[in-house]
Amino acid sequence: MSLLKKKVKTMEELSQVINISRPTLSKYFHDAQSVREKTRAKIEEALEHYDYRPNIYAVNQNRRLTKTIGIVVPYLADPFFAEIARNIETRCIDAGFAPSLFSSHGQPDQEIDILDNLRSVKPAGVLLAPLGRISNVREVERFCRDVPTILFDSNISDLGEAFVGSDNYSFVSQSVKYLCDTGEPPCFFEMRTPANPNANKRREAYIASMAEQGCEANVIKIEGEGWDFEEIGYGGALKALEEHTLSTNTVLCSNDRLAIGFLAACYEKGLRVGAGTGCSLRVASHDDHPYSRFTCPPLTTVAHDYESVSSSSVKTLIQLIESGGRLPNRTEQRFPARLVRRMSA
Amino acid sequence: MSLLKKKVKTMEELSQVINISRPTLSKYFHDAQSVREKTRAKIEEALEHYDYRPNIYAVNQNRRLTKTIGIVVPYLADPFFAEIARNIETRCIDAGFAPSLFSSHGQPDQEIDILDNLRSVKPAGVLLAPLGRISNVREVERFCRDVPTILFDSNISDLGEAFVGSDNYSFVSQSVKYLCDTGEPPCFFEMRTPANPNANKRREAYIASMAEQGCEANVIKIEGEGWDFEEIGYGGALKALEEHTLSTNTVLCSNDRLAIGFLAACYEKGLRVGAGTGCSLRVASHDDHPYSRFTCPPLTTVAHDYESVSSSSVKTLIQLIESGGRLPNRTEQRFPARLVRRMSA
DNA sequence: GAAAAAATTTTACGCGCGTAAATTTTTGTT
DNA sequence: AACAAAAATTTACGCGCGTAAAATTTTTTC
Repeated sequence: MSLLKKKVKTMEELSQVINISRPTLSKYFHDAQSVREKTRAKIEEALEHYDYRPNIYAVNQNRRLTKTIGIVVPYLADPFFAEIARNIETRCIDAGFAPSLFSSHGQPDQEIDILDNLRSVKPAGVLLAPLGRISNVREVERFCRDVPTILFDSNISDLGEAFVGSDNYSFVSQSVKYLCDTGEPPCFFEMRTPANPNANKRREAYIASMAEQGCEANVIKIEGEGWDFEEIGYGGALKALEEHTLSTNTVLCSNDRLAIGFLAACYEKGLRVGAGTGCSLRVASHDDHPYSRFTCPPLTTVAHDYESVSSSSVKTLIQLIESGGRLPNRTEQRFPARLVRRMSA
Repeated sequence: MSLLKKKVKTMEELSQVINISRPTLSKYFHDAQSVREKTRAKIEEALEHYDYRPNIYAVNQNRRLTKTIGIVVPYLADPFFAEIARNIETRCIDAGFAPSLFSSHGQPDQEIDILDNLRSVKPAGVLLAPLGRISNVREVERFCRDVPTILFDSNISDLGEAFVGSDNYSFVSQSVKYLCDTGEPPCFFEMRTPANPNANKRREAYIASMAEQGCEANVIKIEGEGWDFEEIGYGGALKALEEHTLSTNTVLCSNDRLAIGFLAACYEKGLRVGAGTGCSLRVASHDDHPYSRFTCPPLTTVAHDYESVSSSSVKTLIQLIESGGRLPNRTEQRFPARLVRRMSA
């Protein structure tokens, strides 16, 4: 079918074979409803017989606004970000935009490189999940001044036109309460110097939640840099188990990837994890990572509201775009999380 | 520093403040070595004081060839593809290209949409890991005729100018030999209708390898569609364990993600997996998925030569680009794999 | 040191399309 | 049916840059 269509290179040519002016065609492609019905019929009939695609470079050179939306995540090899990126991508397409996905791969200079390239793409807007603590904040700020940007997942105060993410307090208060209600109060297992600002919020929420429960907080900080969280969690867990630094039989990990490493270490040490009899340790965590269902035992965790976060991110961005790139005031939206009970605690 | 630079919008303006002609500047940006040294010095000195970025849309409209490389993978939420995409991305950047990453999300129509969009981007070349069996082969073929494309990971015969991937026989012969040498010969655990063509190659290799070892082959086909391999593996394993359809104590999974599901089912059933005493089952697999180190027990698997596959993919594509989009004959490159012994077998 | 050759720069034109302003056609009113 | 108002179409121009061909400068040759 489409193989038989004659290729037409330019809008000019097409306008000639169809016997209307090129600008009318241009209008049609911009908004099919803006031309008279008879003209539209002629155009669409011609489109059946000719294979024509507007030159996006010529289009974008002249249009004030591109239809591109940049999506930047800190680490795409993390299935959590892959999943949320997929969700956001789909919503952008449905809204008539062309999403363009980038990963900083955990490196601040890569993040800036991406933003620099993005700048010359002149995107309608950008959804940015920044690296966090290690981000080059000055450069990111400079970018946000030039391009309508909305932060998601990780907040950096005052950067971007809005923030959309999850409510870390909601995560931790639920996990702490659940663990306290069903057994010993948990210690908190985290990296000493986490790149992600959510980690700090979660620690604070842990301390506050423990106080609410009338329990004493105990934070275990493990060493390690970078994004190999499983490896870091594994190493830290081995050390903690060998040195018996755990003050309780219940461990609450800052995030699921650390917990996955923790569980691997427990298995290696022959420790049975879970709430049942014969178990020596309970482990819980936060994020509802795509793999947390398949750990051994399956991980009790607190789930992001993926749908709400991605939906709201895209909605807010489109609103931002429609109001010309600036919002009256910077809003911060945080969605509550949901406890997912599995076998590990 | 850069905040003080005066913004210059067009090459024209820049050429005026620097007092040379615009085309000379154009030459400089295309190839800095192509202008006289004194001129170059003048330009680079000006670039210190003025903030100018060429308009990529104007550039790409006029250049015969874009510097964009399209990378298309079937499922980015699979860390295997995320990892190989990252590797390839980096190599493209190092080679002076601008990679653009897309995921088909397991859907054939999405794959075609991506290729359609890619077509109007006029990329210098495309690295495509197709969905496989479910791909719309006719449309993919049409794309390959228009755009210089190299297939990787999954081969579709005669499509694209070349194929780069892993040698499935190398994977399976090693795992089968190892398992036979160290215990009972394995049965083969796979999806009944896998989308990925590598799965078929692996089954054939399993049967051939078992024959070589003088053992009888036994293939267990489980139900399930889509890309939720862990879930499918988990469900299939539960069924197989409950119905006692396993003819041996050794299971070789087609890929690591199925194995992750299999291990979860074993844990749930209270079966201890491994080669040691007290273990009732050995499980091994293929791919060396990023998470296979952290399963319980850690997964014995066979590793892709990630580096070679991605390096060769990019090299072959650049060679293709430099020879003007066509290669004398379609080559197929397959890299051998490497056995990784862990605790599961 | 003058003429020829080579390297560099400039002139001139076009890429494919968006869009304001001018023109034409259609619609609505009396 | 005549005319004004509204809607659609066309004319005319420009976007920022690549590039062939022409003009200039620099280097080489004897």
